[in-house]
Amino acid sequence: MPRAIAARAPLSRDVVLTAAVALADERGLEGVSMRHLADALGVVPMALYKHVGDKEDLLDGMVEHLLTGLGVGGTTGHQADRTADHTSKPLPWREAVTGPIHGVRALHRTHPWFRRVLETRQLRTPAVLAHMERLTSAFLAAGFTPDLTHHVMHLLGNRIWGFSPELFNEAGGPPTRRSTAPTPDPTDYPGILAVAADSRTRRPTATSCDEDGEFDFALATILDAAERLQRSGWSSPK
Amino acid sequence: MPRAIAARAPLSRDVVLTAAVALADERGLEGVSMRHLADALGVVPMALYKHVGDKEDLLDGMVEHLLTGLGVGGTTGHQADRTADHTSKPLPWREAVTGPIHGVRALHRTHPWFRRVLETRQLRTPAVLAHMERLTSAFLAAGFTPDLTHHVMHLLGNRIWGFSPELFNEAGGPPTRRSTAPTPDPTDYPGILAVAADSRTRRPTATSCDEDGEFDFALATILDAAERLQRSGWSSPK
DNA sequence: AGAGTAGGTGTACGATGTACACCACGTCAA
DNA sequence: TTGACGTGGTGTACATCGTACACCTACTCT
Repeated sequence: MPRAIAARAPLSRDVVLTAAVALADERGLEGVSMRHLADALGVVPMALYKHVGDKEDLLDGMVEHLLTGLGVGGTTGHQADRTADHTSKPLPWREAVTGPIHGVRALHRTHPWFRRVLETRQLRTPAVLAHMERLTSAFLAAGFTPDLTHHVMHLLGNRIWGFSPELFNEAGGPPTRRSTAPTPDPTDYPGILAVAADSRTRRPTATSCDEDGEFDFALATILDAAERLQRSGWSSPK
Repeated sequence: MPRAIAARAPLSRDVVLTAAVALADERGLEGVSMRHLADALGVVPMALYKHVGDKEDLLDGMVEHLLTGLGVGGTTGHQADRTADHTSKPLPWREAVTGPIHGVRALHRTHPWFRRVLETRQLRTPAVLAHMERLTSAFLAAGFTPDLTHHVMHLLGNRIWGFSPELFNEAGGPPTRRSTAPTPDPTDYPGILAVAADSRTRRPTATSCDEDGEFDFALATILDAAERLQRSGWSSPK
């Protein structure tokens, strides 16, 4: 019984979305049900439907909410760009590209659920398009042809979305699920073991990959490659 | 009432997983509920729990099922590798890398739901590790240091999983949802428009991006970059 | 004063995952 | 032959989910 706690301030789409993001942050994405969200707002579940169309629209809204919050200059304090081959100092267009990319990536650090929601969204919302526009126009302004720009956007792929898959260091807690899968035998994977061993000698104290470092390396390498294609006057075959 | 249709063959984990994959293929991922799956098998929902631990385990199993089916040589008929800069012919190690990658990518073409399931899985199952091992050992065998191999795996990122995000050409059907989002104004995105226009002149008949082409281009470019790093004796800083 | 609207309520329904108790059968030891 | 047991399918039951629908209140505008 959501007792109206002394004239609660009225809801709005923005209030709902903010609460939903907070709820997802502390309880995980599964914790975001219309009922829990309504509870958190001191309101009955159906009240939410006056502000969001349905749950899909709520999730859309959460994405939009975070991306919009990025806006101009949401990239402060992030690691500077650097080329991977250390042969030249960063050009200004690279900052124009890495800025928005690091901005979105920061969202992933703050909101671990963000990735999974993004994956299920139709992505042609204004905030998403604005993000793409920032990147696209940065390449065009740097002298990339539209053709090459197009290809480079594909090349950047999920880098645009600010994460590389957490394949290498899962939160490998104790298996709570009644999984039928056998625990794999490490000796079946000598290559992986060799890489892991090498990685351990290189960073003895670390318990997982240097995700930020790997991300920046990948981004820089890809941008280096893009730059090389541009300078060589690349255009698509046929 | 699932009438035992004249001594139905007994279930097994494999039968269940195969049916689940088929169900997902024709009804989409949302259509895969324990009840629907049981129906499709002519069985009561709870019967499934003798073969899969729970729904999470079912989804794990579906991924494992498909990846295992790839096994050795699941890569026939796919486009040959080619370098993006056309300066050298493909080396054998590149086929060893692109083979498994194209194999997984083929799964995405066949099973559109595969991507979304992958995103929600814990990825350290045997089939997943086997896939990674194939790639890792191919790099090591090609003379990449473990250090560089590690970084290149991160660099490949989702390319390992055989897709780049379908950001550019959604199945943009009529909006069935009661979305609150405003339809964006195209003129707000001149860069995107310029790229799209150029793309149209280049492939006038196409209604969407050449996804396979873009994927192959991105993969080749990344592998070119990796090769360059390897030849230059790259090792991680510090 | 009366109509309209924006926003919150209450009830109700169908779908989902799955716990739990049950039972039919085969195999095997006694 | 008997009886115990494990394997696999059944039936019922429950909590939780998204949300349709009818309602009620309070405020604004004519």
